[in-house]
Amino acid sequence: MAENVLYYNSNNSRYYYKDVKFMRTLKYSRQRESILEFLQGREDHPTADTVYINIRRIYPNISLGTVYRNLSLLASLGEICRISCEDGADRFDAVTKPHYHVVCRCCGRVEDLPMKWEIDEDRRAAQIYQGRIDGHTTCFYGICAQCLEEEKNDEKSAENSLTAMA
Amino acid sequence: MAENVLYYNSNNSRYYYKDVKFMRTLKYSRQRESILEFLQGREDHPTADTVYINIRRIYPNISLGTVYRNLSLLASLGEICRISCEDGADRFDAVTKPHYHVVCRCCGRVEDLPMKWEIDEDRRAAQIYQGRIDGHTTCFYGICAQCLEEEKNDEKSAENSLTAMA
DNA sequence: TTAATAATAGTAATTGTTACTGTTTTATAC
DNA sequence: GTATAAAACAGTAACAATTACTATTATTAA
Repeated sequence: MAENVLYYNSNNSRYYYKDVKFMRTLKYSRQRESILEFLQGREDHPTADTVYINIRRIYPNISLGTVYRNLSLLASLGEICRISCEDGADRFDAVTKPHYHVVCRCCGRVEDLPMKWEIDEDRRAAQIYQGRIDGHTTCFYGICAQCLEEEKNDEKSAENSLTAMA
Repeated sequence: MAENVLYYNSNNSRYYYKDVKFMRTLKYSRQRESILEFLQGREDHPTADTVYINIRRIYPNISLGTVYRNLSLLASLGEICRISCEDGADRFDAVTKPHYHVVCRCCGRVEDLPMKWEIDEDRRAAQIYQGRIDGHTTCFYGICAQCLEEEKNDEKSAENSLTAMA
């Protein structure tokens, strides 16, 4: 399963030789580079739209299609990974080493959870699954610290207005 | 967090009293009942569209909106659960007790994995997370037995045609 | 039976994403 | 450098999954 081989050309701008499946040589693109760099500089996990809005500051007429195409390409190359949670849009993460995520049920924010990755799970699953297992994702759900805080404030102000009415 | 209280009325058709958040009493609906029953009789994890197509055999002019609305409602009541994986549509599962899923990267099928559920994960996560953790989902990815089989057959027939050409 | 309202069917609108088309960039061969 | 081939682009249209809207029907409690 040798998939995507990475080369550097003479200008040290990187390009890729894509796998047998599509039989094509990728060419460098400033937009793609910029998208990758943007993601690498982010701690959160932006959606395609957020990427779009931000890259437009550098390439004002980049199109949303280009953002989507490159995010998908980078993900299929393994340079970034795609996170699909239960809310709308997919999110993207430049940290490709497997790790845990926490999704806030309230605001939708996706945070990293710096917990030791349970490496054994795939092997455990493979033992009882007929097909082939090649990875897994684990997504925790809950309420983030900030939303908990706001919830508490809301309750307080509700109490206060009741008191005022009495 | 007492959320959704379940009652039975005099006709023994069930209805729900929904939580404080929306302040409304749910009424019985044959369509909703039927959707729930359909899901309970399925081993796989149908999409909204599959549910729609099947329920139409009982209620020929049920609308797709009704299916979506009730799937979301049932999920928020905890009667069913929603599975969002990296491919298109959400899937629904009447088995609400947490368990593992395997998604085939090839055909998109979602299977249950009868592996012992790691109950400790939430507690482990809660210890290092600032906010509140109330559950997690783990989704394995791979190639299902059937797709592996087809892949093998394809390779064989490719070899044969090469031999024939020589 | 009536009144109140939840739920419905049917349809339109929205959202996230992909596909298409003519033009521009990039890499390579001369 | 110039020419050629093909990848990538911008802009736009199409698509699929889902949600919102509206007038009508079904369900419940009084």
